[in-house]
Amino acid sequence: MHPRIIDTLKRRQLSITDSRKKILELFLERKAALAHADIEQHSGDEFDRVTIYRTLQTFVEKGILHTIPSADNSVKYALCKDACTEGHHHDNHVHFMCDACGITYCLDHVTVPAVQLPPGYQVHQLDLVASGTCIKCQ
Amino acid sequence: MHPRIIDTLKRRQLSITDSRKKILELFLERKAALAHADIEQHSGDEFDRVTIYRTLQTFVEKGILHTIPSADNSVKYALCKDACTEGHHHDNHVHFMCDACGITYCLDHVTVPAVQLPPGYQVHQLDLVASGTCIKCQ
DNA sequence: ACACAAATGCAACTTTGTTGCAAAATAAAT
DNA sequence: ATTTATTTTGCAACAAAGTTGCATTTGTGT
Ligand SMILES: [Mn+2]
Ligand SMILES: [Mn+2]
Ligand SMILES: [Zn+2]
Ligand SMILES: [Zn+2]
Repeated sequence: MHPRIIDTLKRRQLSITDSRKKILELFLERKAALAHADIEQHSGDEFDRVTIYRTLQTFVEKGILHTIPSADNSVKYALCKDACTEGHHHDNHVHFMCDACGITYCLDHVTVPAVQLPPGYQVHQLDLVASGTCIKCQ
Repeated sequence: MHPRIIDTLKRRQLSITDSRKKILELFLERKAALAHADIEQHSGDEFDRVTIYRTLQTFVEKGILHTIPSADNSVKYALCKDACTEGHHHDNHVHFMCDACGITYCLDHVTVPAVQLPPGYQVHQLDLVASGTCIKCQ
């Protein structure tokens, strides 16, 4: 088991359960974003569908995962950096979705540029999603 | 009926049907983006749910509507500019979702800034979605 | 007015997401 | 280490969202 798992859960005062450990491990070993359906597939019938929904929701609330918007009605989830805490996310990096292999990457080192909006719009969050062909699919 | 409706459909060689006229009119009179559910509500039981799905899909394919990504599993649709044609969208503007009123706006005059991605990533599309408080909800 | 092609409505179905509650697992207290 | 309290899980039942095939209707071109 990945050494960060217990620590990550404890720091958020979450009980250490099998499903949480396993789902967190999935995210730690794959580097890419995962959708609910991906997790359901990779965990077989180890947990109930409902447990996966609730675990993802908890992880987002506690700052362990962040969501990635998409135009195809399939929200993906990816690991946050340590800076994120309960209710305070700082995932201001660009995301990349590959049209060929379907993988979604967090480009942690590419920050979202500031944009000048018309006066009167107060921005709380900026999401920039790029799509195209990833480095493996060229 | 809005004067642009017939023209818009004919230019894409689409048959002029009641549902297409009505759905297109909805988008033309409201300036904001609409989700499938919004259209279903505003059209009562005038058309079948399936017809709305198929109409939206056709409109996206033909360059009449574009989709707007979101992090809450609810795809919204908005009118394209005339530049968009079948299979070739040019909707490179910023979108704004208001947390208060829920309205999603196309900021047609705010273009998405270029970003420098790591080498090997070939970008086909860039989507920038801002969220916060809109001008009416301040 | 007619023939052909395209779009619609309906039904049946699949997939996705939600909720309440009893049972099981985890954490805290003794 | 046991017991108690709290939290999480699985199940069932449900609601919402999206898909597909096919007969009927509507629209288009002659
Ligand atoms: Mn990310
Ligand atoms: Mn737009
Ligand atoms: Zn790829
Ligand atoms: Zn608003």
